[in-house]
Amino acid sequence: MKRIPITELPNYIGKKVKICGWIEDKRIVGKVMFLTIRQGLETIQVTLKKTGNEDLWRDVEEITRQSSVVIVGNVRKFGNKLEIIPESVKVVGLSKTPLPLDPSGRVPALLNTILDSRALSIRIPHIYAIFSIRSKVTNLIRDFFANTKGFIEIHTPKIIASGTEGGADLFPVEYFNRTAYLAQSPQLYKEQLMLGFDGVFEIAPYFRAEKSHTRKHLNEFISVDLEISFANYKDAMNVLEELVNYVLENIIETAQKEIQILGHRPPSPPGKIPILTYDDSLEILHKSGYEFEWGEDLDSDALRVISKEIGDFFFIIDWPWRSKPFYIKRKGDKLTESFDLMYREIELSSGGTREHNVDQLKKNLSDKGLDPSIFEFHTKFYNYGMPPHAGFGLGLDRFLLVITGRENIREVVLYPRDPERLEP
RNA sequence: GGGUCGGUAGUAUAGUCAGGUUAGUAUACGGGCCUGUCGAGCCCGUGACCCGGGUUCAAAUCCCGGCCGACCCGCCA
Repeated sequence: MKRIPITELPNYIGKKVKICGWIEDKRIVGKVMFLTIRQGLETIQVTLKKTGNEDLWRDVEEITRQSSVVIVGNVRKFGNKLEIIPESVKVVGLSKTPLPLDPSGRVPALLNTILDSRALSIRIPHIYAIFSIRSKVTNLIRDFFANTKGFIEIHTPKIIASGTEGGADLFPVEYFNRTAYLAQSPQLYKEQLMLGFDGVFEIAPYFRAEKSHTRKHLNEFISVDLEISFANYKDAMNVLEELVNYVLENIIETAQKEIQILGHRPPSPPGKIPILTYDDSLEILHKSGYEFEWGEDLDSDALRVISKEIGDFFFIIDWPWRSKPFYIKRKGDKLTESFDLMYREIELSSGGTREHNVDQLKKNLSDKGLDPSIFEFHTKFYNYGMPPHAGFGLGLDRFLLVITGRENIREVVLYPRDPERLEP
């Protein structure tokens, strides 16, 4: 007999069906027993009367909550709701008690408790909803890049010989008789590929060995990377702006149920995202009574002040050269063709025009105190007709933090890695 | 890396400042009543002070150390 999803039961009224799920609740009212069977975000009530079903009653009475069951029975309407009158209830996985958290979500669990029992936590509806939204957002991003834009999806190595910007912040790994590192970004690879691909994107994990203790940093995170050729940072910003709008416009439609269960509406599509320069932001800070030395990075407080003035989403462009990596194209002496996409004080993305002139690129390396000869493996490809190019990296987990309105980035990551947590 | 606050039944919490009777509540779990519940209801029951040391007649409560957690700053995605 074919298994019927709960969502399709309205098509089976008066018919016999097989359904699968977990017993969320069991209520006995005199000689009638009600089971709530959950499948993801869907539930259906199973109603069993004792009279005439004594054997089945006795069996079902012994099944613990949260056990997985396969039920065969007839679908009928009771009032304006559907229910199933069971013929058989088969336990396929009995649940022990007590559980390490309450899967019905009535008694809240602390984040740490949730993470310790992550696999069980996905039965909590709002947590299920978060990861369903995450899946849908990932699909929208891929759909936008691949189908709307025609970019090439790439996969670059996560085990690499050396760092993007020197050797700091990397996790070393044993690689046969050598030391290799976990990739902190696909930066150099995606740029090299501008030698032939018009536009590339990658959605992949990266690793940074920084002992950050915040609610927006992880040691393993998913980055959405883009690189486009014959382009500058304004082109990359346009793609990013389109992407953000595309995802936010569509997720409201495709994840209605999840959003309702979460009880948080994602931010409205921002349309045209305001752009201010680094200098503009210092001006805003100055007017608000914050003094910032030119060249300093903007801290969280400063970004909150700017966001209050400008709005939730905003770009800050033309950052000082001293705060950006060697591969960024310089703009005059002190500035760069760079941008950050902010949502309030959270940095969602950063990107810019890349330096494609090989001589200037080597100068940049020296400027940053790096040895150009060590980067020969990379710069040599810039000798074969490297076009101007630009791109960005977007933090998928941070984007989801914003979309779902959760407080801690660990809530939107199934198995987060931070300096303390390596398990599960 | 630096800082602040915290750790009480399976889970989530009250009590800690001002040490003192049986450590309270919700939920879960076990038992009982109930033939349409739907966060079912009512009654009964089981179940906890992170670890080690100290102060004291007396420590969940005060002090020290350890372990663990949440948050803030820095770093960035």
